[in-house]
Amino acid sequence: MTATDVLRHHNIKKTAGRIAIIKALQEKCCPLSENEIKELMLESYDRITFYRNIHTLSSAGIIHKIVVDNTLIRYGLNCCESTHEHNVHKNNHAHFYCETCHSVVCLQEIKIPDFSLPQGFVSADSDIIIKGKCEKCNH
Amino acid sequence: MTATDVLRHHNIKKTAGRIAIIKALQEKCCPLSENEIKELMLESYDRITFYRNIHTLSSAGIIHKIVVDNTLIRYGLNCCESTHEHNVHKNNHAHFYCETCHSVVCLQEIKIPDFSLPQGFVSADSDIIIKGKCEKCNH
DNA sequence: TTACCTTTGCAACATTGTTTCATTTGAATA
DNA sequence: TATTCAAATGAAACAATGTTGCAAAGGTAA
Repeated sequence: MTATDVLRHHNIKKTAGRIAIIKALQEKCCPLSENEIKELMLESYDRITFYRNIHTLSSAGIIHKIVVDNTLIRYGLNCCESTHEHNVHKNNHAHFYCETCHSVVCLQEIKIPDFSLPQGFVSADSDIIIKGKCEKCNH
Repeated sequence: MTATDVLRHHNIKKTAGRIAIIKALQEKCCPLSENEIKELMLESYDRITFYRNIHTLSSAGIIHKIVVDNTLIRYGLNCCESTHEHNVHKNNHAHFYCETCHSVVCLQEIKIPDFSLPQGFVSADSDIIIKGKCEKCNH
């Protein structure tokens, strides 16, 4: 699916900045940081617009934000397990952060379970971050 | 265990700033933000020293940092399941963030499992953040 | 009490994120 | 295709968060 199609399917206006972000994430196939996206966006990068578009794309369910640490954020394309128009992707898998090469990988096969919470608590969303060494760095 | 004892047991110098942080966290019994700790520390608060002491206490295993979101950090006292001198507390439980009252609760009963990672991956540490409504806010 | 190493607090800086507002642009309509 | 209007952009300015270097102060062991 092209970047244009992605936006159209979600009823979001097609603008240069949004196309550039989606293309950047499609080009690499793993979650990227703001700086990594910025470098792929070249001239069309503007910080303020970037943040606003990240919010827009994120709340539309096109991308998801991965907070490894407060100074270490990545954005990942939602891999469209569902290509349905109104099916907002729920971030349902764990993420792996390699402390050596600093890459982030979506672990699609590790689903976020329904935790059994104490009486009275209700869960809306969960995040699992696993940190360690990835296959490439684990010599 | 008094704040002084905690530091002595970990072989960390007893200073006003460190005592104040530990006392603040002991006073309330849930994880607090920098601002919440700051208010309990009163005159002994200094931003730079605070960050340095948070690092020191954190790497000693006296406290743990909970990153709910990149702009939403909490620090929790490690509840000394182990009071052994050199037994560095490993952050082994999930955390709950209430999106209504913004409190964070340690879910001691939800242990972080050993996830079965793809071939070649090795895990060193994991974080689980569950977001939703806590008992008090869930009318 | 001395002595030494650690910690502190200040200044200055770097990064990250938000708000306001005038201008531009996308896309639906005529 | 031209018109129209709400939505998006980009600049300035600000706010919050986090770090580094360095001289002064403080903790602890002898």
